[in-house]
Amino acid sequence: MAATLADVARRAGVSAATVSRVLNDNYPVAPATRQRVLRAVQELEYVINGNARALAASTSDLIGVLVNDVADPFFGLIASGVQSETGGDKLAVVCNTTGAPDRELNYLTLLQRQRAAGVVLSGSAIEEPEHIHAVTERLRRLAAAGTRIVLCGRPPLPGLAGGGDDAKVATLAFANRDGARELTEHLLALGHRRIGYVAGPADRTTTRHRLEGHRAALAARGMGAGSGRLIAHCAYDRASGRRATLALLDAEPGLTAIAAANDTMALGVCAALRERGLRIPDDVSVTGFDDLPFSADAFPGLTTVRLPLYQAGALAGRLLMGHESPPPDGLVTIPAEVVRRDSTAPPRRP
Amino acid sequence: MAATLADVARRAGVSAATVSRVLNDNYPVAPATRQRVLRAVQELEYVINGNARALAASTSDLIGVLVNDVADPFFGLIASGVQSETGGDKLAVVCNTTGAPDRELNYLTLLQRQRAAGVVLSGSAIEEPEHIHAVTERLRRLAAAGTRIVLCGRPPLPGLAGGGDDAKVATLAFANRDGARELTEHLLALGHRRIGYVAGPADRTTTRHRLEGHRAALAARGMGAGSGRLIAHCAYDRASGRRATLALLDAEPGLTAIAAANDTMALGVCAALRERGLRIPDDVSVTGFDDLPFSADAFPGLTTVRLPLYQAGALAGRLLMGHESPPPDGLVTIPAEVVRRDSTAPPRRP
DNA sequence: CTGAAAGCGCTTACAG
DNA sequence: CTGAAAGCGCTTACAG
Repeated sequence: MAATLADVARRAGVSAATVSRVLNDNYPVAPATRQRVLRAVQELEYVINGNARALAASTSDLIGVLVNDVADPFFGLIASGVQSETGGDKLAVVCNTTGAPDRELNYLTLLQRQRAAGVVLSGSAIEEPEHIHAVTERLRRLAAAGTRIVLCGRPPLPGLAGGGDDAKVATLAFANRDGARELTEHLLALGHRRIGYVAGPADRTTTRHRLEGHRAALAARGMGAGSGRLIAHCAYDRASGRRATLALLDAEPGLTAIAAANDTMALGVCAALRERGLRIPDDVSVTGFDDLPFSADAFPGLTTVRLPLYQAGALAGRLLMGHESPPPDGLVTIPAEVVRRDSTAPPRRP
Repeated sequence: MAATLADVARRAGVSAATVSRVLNDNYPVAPATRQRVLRAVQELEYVINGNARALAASTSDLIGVLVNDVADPFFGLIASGVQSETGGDKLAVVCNTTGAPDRELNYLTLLQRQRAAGVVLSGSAIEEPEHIHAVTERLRRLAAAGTRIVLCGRPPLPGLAGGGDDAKVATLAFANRDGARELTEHLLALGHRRIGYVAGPADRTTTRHRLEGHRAALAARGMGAGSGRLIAHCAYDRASGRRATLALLDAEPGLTAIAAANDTMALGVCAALRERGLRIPDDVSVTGFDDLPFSADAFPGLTTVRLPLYQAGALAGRLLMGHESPPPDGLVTIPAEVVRRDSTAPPRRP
């Protein structure tokens, strides 16, 4: 079996306490003694037992990162950012919830079991009162147990303390509403008046905020949000975006632009348009959201809204590690910026 | 502070042993007693301390997944597959090594500290004798401590036991060589004779195997691997693929096809060709490798080699959980399949 | 600068 | 079916 600290102590001819002090380097130890301990550690190939340490010291080396989909670069970038700031001595646990409420709760419980040092919940939150309540409760308990919490890309949870010197909860809210508004303003400025919108699932915060931004831009021009026929809700993936677009085109053949709620869906939008023999942007302009790496390589290059996902993740990491303090109210807004590429152009003359 | 098992026992009027038995459901307990315990757990919002449990039972809830880049869908798909099979009660720790040898070793140590139940090392391995030795040593120790190990997408490590009934190490090798050979055969069958190759970093197993496959196809036609000028080594990312292509075009203006060692680089190849005013596939054919989701949406759709990454990850997960046994020799080959899309066509007549 | 000892919160033979 | 007690492998006051 693996060597224990007691084995090391015996071999080095010192007490367990001394070995512990050398290992943690948190107390003066005579240089010669230290050398002997270090040699014994080498010889025995000793690796400290993290569980025993965590139990005795009531600390933890774990950081949890909840994501809706690890295979989606949106979350990969956030997770990568978190890990860039926590990598050295903490283990970042990336938990794949697939967006399912019960898996989200289950992971929070597992993380609480491990007494995680920190947890970041990333991406869209589910707007279902019962679930919000359950999540808030879990997070309250985690925070009470000393776990730092960062909400990254979702709105603050009312009822959870945020900010303050001993704040356990911080929120990094993405400027989804502003980004979406500016993007639709861009389409309007180009001259588009009949704009279809492929929205995400109706019960997610991100879906709602982006849609609100879109509507705000229309309203500012005195345009109604359009009849319901101009808006299609569906899952945040390519296949759904494609299907939604086909339906939209059937309902409203006169569309000159389609805005998708994220880049992945936008690829599906483009695919559907090509199937119908429509050229982008000559016949129909298309926009996405997020500016994921592949968007610059899509054809034509996708006009979208850039969100600094990696940087947001890194900030979340620093907050968790206590390397940076959240503002007094615990709320940071991550800015969004329109990126114009070749998928948008003025509509053709009728 | 959080309630402990002793608190629950006191409240339920039973011993700690009984509470433990109810919680783990591994021993008969009278129904009435069980109910009282469960109620006490509810009332105290008790969550078991995973560290204490792991220490006492010498078990672990952690599974480590080492990846070169979480934000790359190649690894995201593998990680996602692993989690699909381990999600319920195990926590999958996705560790981002950025391909750096020291980070790889550091994470292995952290996982050993936590006495991880299993570890999967995914993607390309570094072919540097000293590093291979160090990794083999770490894995040997992990295996000796009871940790199951799966190498996913890299070749077996000589010196590490694989297979057998109590096997701790299994290898899922990707058919990189065969896939690359078939892909180049496809280009040759189309009539291409001057084919550029954008390879990955020279010191990785995946790079070498794919390049060997490419060369084997050429050799079978009696063609030399071409002068060194037809091959460019660079990092596995888009920007590098673009730069390498520009260099290749300068050195060999007569190229009619360029094969990239992965899809991400292939996007860079396409970008470079467009910059030079060359059409795909009319002027130059392009191929990738991996068939990541975006490849079907690239323009033109990318001819590539499909690797069932998610399924490979899922298999790795089942192996780790002991839900499936590896073959006697511990080695599974994951097949690769050429996917023809629109980025390849016969070369134009000169 | 170092050690003996208690304690972290569980599990698990052992005994009944 | 249930409990008392030892033990898992560390850390940390406390004493010297």
